[in-house]
Amino acid sequence: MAVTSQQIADAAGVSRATVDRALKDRGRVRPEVAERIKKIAKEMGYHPNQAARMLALSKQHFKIGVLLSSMQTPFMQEVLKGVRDAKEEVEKKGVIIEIRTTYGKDVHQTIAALDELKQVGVRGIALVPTDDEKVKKKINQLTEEDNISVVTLNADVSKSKRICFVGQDNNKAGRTAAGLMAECLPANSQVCVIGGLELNPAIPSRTNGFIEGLRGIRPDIEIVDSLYVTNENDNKESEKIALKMIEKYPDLGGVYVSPPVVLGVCRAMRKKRVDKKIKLISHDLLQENLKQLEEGTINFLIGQEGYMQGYEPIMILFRLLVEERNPEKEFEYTSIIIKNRFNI
Amino acid sequence: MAVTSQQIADAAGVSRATVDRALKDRGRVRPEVAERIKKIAKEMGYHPNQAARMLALSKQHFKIGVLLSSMQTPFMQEVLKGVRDAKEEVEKKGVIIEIRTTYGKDVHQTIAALDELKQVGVRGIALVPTDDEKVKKKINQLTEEDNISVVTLNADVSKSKRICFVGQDNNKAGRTAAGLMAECLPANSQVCVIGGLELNPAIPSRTNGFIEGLRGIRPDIEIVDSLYVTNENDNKESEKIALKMIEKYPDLGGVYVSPPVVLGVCRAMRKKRVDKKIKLISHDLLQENLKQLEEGTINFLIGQEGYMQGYEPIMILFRLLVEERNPEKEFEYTSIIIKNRFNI
DNA sequence: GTGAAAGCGCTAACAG
DNA sequence: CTGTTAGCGCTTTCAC
Repeated sequence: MAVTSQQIADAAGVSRATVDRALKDRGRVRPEVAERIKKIAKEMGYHPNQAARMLALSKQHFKIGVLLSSMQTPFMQEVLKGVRDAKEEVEKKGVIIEIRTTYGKDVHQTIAALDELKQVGVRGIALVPTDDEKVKKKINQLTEEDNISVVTLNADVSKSKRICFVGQDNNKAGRTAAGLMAECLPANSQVCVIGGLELNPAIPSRTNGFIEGLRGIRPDIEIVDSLYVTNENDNKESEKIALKMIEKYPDLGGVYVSPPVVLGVCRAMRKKRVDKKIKLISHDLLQENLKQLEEGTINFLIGQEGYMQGYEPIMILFRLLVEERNPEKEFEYTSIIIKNRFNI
Repeated sequence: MAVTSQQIADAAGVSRATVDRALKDRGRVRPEVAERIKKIAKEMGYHPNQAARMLALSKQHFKIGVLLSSMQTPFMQEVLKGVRDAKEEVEKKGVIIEIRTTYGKDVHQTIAALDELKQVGVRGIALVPTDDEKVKKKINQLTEEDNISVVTLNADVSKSKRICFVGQDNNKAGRTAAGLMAECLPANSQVCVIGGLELNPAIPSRTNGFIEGLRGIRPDIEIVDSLYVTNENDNKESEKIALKMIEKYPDLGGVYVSPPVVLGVCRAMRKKRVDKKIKLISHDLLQENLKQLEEGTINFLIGQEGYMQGYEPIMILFRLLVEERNPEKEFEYTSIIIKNRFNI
């Protein structure tokens, strides 16, 4: 049987209430007594029984808010799964999770949703932010004025007062792609980079990581072109661009493509019958992308753990608010997953 | 606020005790009443508060045993970390974890340890088994006679009555290695396979997966040789064998090596200055292996999630014994991790 | 078959 | 400053 607060109380010759106050530094205990209690608790290896704690605290109905954006994307659906599982897990312990979502990304909607979450009385918020000055201000205000802890997930807000960030190191993800490309290609190969518009700040970081990484380990490989697609959701356009690229660079060995436009590139490569010849590397483990991976048009996909990015922030806030345990790190980087056709 | 058993009781016009008996099928309730209670509970969306449940059950002191072997290996240390974290997590909820370890692998020690765990009164056991007839018998006996649930981890015992297995699909891991090799090599390359003694049943599965996978997607690649090292822990021997291999096959493009002997192969390749030319793929994310990966001698490492293999079995047993939730699948395959030098 | 009641370990409100 | 007390929601005797 684990040691209980009553045993500590008996050993110290005080009451359970005093033990509780001493251990939680809630004051109203003579300092020397508090010290003695802490010492005894440590010696006896006291750890409060979480079940009992949760039960006693259950009238306090903690609320945690979650704000997700770009819900139309399958990646966010994956994040949502993690959120739902975390919700189920903490709700059994009496914590309420309020989920808000927006279809796309919009600063005003984001701020309005944050205000609403504050209104319903959340003590912590996990959100997918836009890296915007107004959003940053709002986060700082929530943190400082309203005493609401904020965790960013998937994307970070630079220099804001959020307590921690859960997501991928995008530069490192790009470098990982470069490492794969480097293994695939023979000496003096040519490589192209195809990106979407840079609305998503993750993309340039990845692309930079890719280019830096490739230059670093394979200076013989020439990055012959960086192409941009103006409409990210238009695979027709990316297909056209890829077709031109294939014609222009008949000796092309590899292509690194931003996720939103990769399917058009796949189509172009199959049409030109170079899908088995040109190495294609991209990001995001979407169903459509995985299909291309299985068929061999895409050679490698780099993934991030969407599920974890939904699950972990809630648990971090739960531990912080309910168990009073601070997050271990400011940056909780999720691992960079490499998929080929076999380890799907 | 979540709905409580009292609310169900009120709605059904019975007492909490009756609700409990009805919902848990403990009998001693008129069937029609039980039906009504279940219906109401479902309608009202009743989920028992876990904290309260744990607290009420806390006198029952559940005990779960863990038996780990080959503790000298860094992989098992990783598994142990997962075990320790799970232990900490469930002990806060009043469950006691008994850990036993053996240095190497030995059937008699394993069985003795299982008996001891039974003696101390565990209700479930998670173990790293040897796939041996005696061990199988013992597992079946524990399951059927002693009503102790068994989960195998890392390695499975074929056709035993363990409730589930947590670990890697070794054949798939070998195929994944084949997929990587296939991307790395130009047409008509030569490949060698170097294995240790087949004491560890994981190795042949992986090797088979590798060979099958490679033949399937790259029939042009010739597997010129399969070499075996007689002493698995002797990197001198594997170095010698690798040196000979390099001389014998001057055009060798890739080598697939079993983990325990990979370091000797690395040394041989550096000595012969072919470490950047021959693609080397192996398994296990050990510190020494990762170093070779960073330096570029090893091109890819396939890893398995040791931490999860320690953590998950305990949680499965916890859910089964305490929360009465059966495991979701019989085979809980951990994911196959691909590492290059960048996503370490 | 059913209900009343005790109690799991902890926290917080209230008394001293 | 410190102790007493009343639950939190559930399970489990023990009476009826």
